[in-house]
Amino acid sequence: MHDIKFIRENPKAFDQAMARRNMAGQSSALLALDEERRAVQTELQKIQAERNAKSQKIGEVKKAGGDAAGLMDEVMALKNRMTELEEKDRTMGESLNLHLSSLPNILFDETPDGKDESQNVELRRVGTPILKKSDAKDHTDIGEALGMMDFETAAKISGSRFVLMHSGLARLERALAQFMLDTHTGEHGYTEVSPPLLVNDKTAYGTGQLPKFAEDLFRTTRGDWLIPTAEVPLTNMVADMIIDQEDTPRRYCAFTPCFRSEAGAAGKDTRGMLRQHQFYKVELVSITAPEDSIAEHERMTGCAENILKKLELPFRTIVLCSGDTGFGARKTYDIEVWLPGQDRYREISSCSNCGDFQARRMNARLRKKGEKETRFAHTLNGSGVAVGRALIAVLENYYDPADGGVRIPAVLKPYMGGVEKLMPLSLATSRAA
RNA sequence: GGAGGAGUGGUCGAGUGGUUUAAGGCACCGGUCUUGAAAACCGGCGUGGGCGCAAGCCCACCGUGAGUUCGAAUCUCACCUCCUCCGCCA
Repeated sequence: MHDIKFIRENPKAFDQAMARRNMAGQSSALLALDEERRAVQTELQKIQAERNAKSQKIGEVKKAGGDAAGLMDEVMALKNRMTELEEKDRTMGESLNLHLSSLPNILFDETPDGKDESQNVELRRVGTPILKKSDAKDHTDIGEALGMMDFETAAKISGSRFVLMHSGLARLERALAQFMLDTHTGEHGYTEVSPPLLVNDKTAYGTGQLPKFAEDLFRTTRGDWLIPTAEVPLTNMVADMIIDQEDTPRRYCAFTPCFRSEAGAAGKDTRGMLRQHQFYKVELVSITAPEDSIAEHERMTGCAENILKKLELPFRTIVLCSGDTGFGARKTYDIEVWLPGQDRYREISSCSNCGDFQARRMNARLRKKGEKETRFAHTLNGSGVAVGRALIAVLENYYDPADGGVRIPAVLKPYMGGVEKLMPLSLATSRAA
C-alpha cells in the first residue's frame, strides 16, 4: 500500500518508481481522485459541524422549556446533502484504496534494472558441484528408483502436482525441517511459531496476496485462504499493533505446509516435485525499525545461506532485477541451489525486504519509548529454506551412482535414527507402502 | 449445535438519549522536592483525517456494519470475537 501523502508531495518520483515496474504513470489519476475526495470531505465536515451545533442547541432550548421546532426543521434539511456526500466519500475512498493497494512496492535504487529473470545479477557462489555430469540424475528418477517417491498414488488420491513419499524419504523430509528449525531457533535467534494455515481476507490483504493475486491461492468453502507461505500468518502477527521499538527486531520462524494453485504455471516444471500444489517450507520473518531493515535483510539472507552451507549444498546468491522482483518487495535476494539433474541452479530461498509496504496495509506500527509519534514498521521475509526443494537438492547432490543410493548429509544424521545412506527398497517392500 | 454473558483509549474501568470536550485509577513523559532514589505534589498523555503560512479550528472513531432520532458509547437489527454452562468431538 502506498502513502497518498507521499504521492501528493512526490508525484514525479512515484511515476518514475512505477516506470521501473513497467507501469504507466499513476499519480495524475490518483491525485485527481484524491483532490476531489478531499473537497467532498471538507464540505461534509462543514455540514456535520453545523448539525452538531444545532442539535446541541435544540437540547438547550428544550431543557429551558422552549420550542425547538424551527431548529429541528433546519437540521432535517441538511440530511439529504449529508447522505449524498457520505456516500460519495465512501465510494471515492474505496476506489482510491483499491487503486493504491493494487500498485507494487517502490524498488530500492540498488535493485538492478531488467525486464525478467535473465537479467538478475549473481552476487556470489558457494561450494562446488562435485558430481560428474555423466553421473547426475534427476531427483524423480532417484526417488522412484529408491522406491520411496510415488507420483502415481499421489495422482490417484489427489491429482497432478502432488507427490507421496514414504519410508526413508518421508523421514528425510522431516529431518530437513527439524534441522532447519533447530538451526534458526538455536543459532539464529528466531522464535518458533506454529501458526494457523487458514487465514481470513484481511490477513491475505495485509501481506499483499489480496486483492490482486487471489487466483494464486486456494480457498475453502467457508471463504478462508490456505496459506501460500508462512510469511502470511507470521507477518500478520503484528497487524494493528503499536510495538515498542525496543522490542525489535522480532524474528519469527515457522515450519508449515504451503498451498499454491500454480494458476499461471500450466506446463511449467510438470515433471517431479519441483513445483507442487503443496510443499513444506521453513519461513523466516523479521519485524524491524525502518533504519534496521537493510542490515536485517543481509542477516536473514545469511541465515538461509547458512542452512545450505551446513548441508554442504552448492549454491549461488543473486539479486533480482526490477522485472523479477515480487509485488510487495523493495529488494529481493534469491538463493539458488545446484541441481545436478537439471545441470543448473534453481531457487530454494527468496529473501525480501518489503519496507513499510506490508506494515501500511496491516497497520503495524512502532513507537520509541517515551515518544508520542508512531512509524510504520518494516517487514522482511525469507525462506529458510524450502523443504521440498532442499530434499530434491540432497537427492541429486548426494546421489551415489555406484549403487543408486543417497548419502545422508552429516548434519542430518542425528535426525535420521542412525541411517547413513538411503538404499533402494526391494520391490516387495516398496509396494507394501 | 443449544442457553446465557461480555466487548470503551497503552492497560484497568465508569458511563443506559443532550455541558461527555469519554470520569477515575495504573502505566508512561515532564516538573517540584531530594545528596541520589522512592514517596508525595503539580502538569501532560488515544488514533485517523480535513482546513490553515501559522497559532489554531473542525470532523470521524467506544468490536464491525446497517438502522431509529433534531441529536447515539447509550436504543434496534445483523455479524464478528471472547467468556461460562450443556451437547458432540481429535
